[in-house]
Amino acid sequence: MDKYYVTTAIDYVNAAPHIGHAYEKIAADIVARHHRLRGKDVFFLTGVDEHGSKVEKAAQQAGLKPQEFCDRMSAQFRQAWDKLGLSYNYFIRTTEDRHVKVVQALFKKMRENGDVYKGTYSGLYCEGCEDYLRERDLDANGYCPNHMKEPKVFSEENYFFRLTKYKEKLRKWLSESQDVVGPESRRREVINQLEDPDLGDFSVTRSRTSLTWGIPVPDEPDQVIYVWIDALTNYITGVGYLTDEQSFSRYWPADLHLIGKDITKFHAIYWPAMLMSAGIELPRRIFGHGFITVEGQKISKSLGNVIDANALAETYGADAVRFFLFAATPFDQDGDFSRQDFITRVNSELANNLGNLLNRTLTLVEKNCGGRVPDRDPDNTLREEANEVLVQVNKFIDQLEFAKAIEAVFALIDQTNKYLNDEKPWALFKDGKQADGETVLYTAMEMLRRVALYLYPFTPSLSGEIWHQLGMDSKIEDIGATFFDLLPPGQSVRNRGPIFRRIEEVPVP
RNA sequence: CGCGGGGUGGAGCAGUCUGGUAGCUCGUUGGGCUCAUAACCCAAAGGUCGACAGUUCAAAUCUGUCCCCCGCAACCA
Repeated sequence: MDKYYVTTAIDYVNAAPHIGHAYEKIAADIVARHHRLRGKDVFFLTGVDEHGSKVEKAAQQAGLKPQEFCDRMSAQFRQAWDKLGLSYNYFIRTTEDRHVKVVQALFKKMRENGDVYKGTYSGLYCEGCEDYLRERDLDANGYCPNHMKEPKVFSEENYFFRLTKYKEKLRKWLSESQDVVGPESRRREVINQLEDPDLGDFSVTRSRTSLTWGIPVPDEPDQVIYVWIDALTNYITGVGYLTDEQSFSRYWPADLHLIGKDITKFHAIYWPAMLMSAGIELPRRIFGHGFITVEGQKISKSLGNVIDANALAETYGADAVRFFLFAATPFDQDGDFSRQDFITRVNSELANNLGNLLNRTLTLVEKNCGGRVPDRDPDNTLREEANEVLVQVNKFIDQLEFAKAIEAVFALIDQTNKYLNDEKPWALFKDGKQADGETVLYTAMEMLRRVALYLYPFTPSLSGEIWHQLGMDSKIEDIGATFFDLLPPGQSVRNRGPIFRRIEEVPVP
């Protein structure tokens, strides 16, 4: 069985999960479910990044110890992901024991290979922030804008990673295949960044005085490993590097690192360089997706438009959110979540086009076929159309063009609605043309079976409900080899009313 | 000359790489159907594809110039 390993970025736990975090996790879930349905052995990893001074500060403000704070925040992320129906195989936390050990081991390995060396890091240190500031962080007077104090030039001894040694290899890797970094515009951007002579060796540790909440450098307790090194390593910890070699060799390399466009550089330059140094195979694909704006504006606390992920799932339901987010906008660009558009779209497509199609079909079956799936052959034109749509859907999901995949499925739904209008099975039955009427209904139901399958990665519960109402006893996700079998005749349908209720009035979460 | 994204009928978006009837969802108007969730189907109106110039038999699509909008400091994917 083919394997497929997909990861998400791990979220920083200094604030609660919001719609933007959810966007990426859902995308990964769509990919994971899609490949599982196609019979692959999928490993879907997500989780949280818990180290770093910001978490430490947030914990302090909350009056908690860092670990307690992390426990609390991590639970919130997990809860939200569960509510959104994410089928992750493992939820990694960077404070877990085995991860700490892997990070230290990896660090050691890179150091033994001569790629980590001691140097002096100097920068502008603000005592108020207890952190280094970049020049562009300062105000016009050269002061820290938060503390109105002049930062001190401060230097400390720490470790550097010999990125320069790998630049040429990286350039080659990035240039040889278009698949390694997507979308294409990002790949070119990264190749450009690599050309920049300012991109040199980078610091991979901090002194304990400036960062305490982190993983200590092996044999050197006054040095702490920089959070990015710590965070990136999660991708190999998650599938058992050094702890479960069988699992690791099965799933690594990752088939897809799904990340936000802002952290492409870390994933397409630093991470592969680290892996090269450690002698570990490189990931097959990295994809930097666009961001979600809310009502046309950037998500920001100061604007007060942050939509909490838990509230989102509770208010609107997982299927509607999952559907809208990926139907509305192309994945490689920024997309917008507007409440009005959301409501209009899910009502129109999920409730009207799809939900009503199922409902009208099943009602006709109940009235005219004794509530059982008739034993007829489906209309060939639609059947072939459905096969063609499947080819499209598979292709589009593989290319991470989710909106196009959804569009293709809804074209099939529209055709089926039209088919019913044209064939008028209700009239056929009235005229005593029982067999013809049954053929039409059987065809419609087979189309619905297909639609449920095609939409399953996007709307798993909804698809499951359609599956159930069509009279299937199996679980939709267990479809396996019977994917292309037709809907079994003779089974009783279960018309339980609307599968998707129109959203009328909803409070803003 | 900092970097990137974008400007397509009333709204939100595809299409631009690989030039050749401008497509989707919603909205509007008229009609149909009556199995269905005030749903479904059909038809129509509505766009000089940001501006100008160029290449071409042909440009939303390629080239150049210009204008406008949004990210790139913080919270933050």
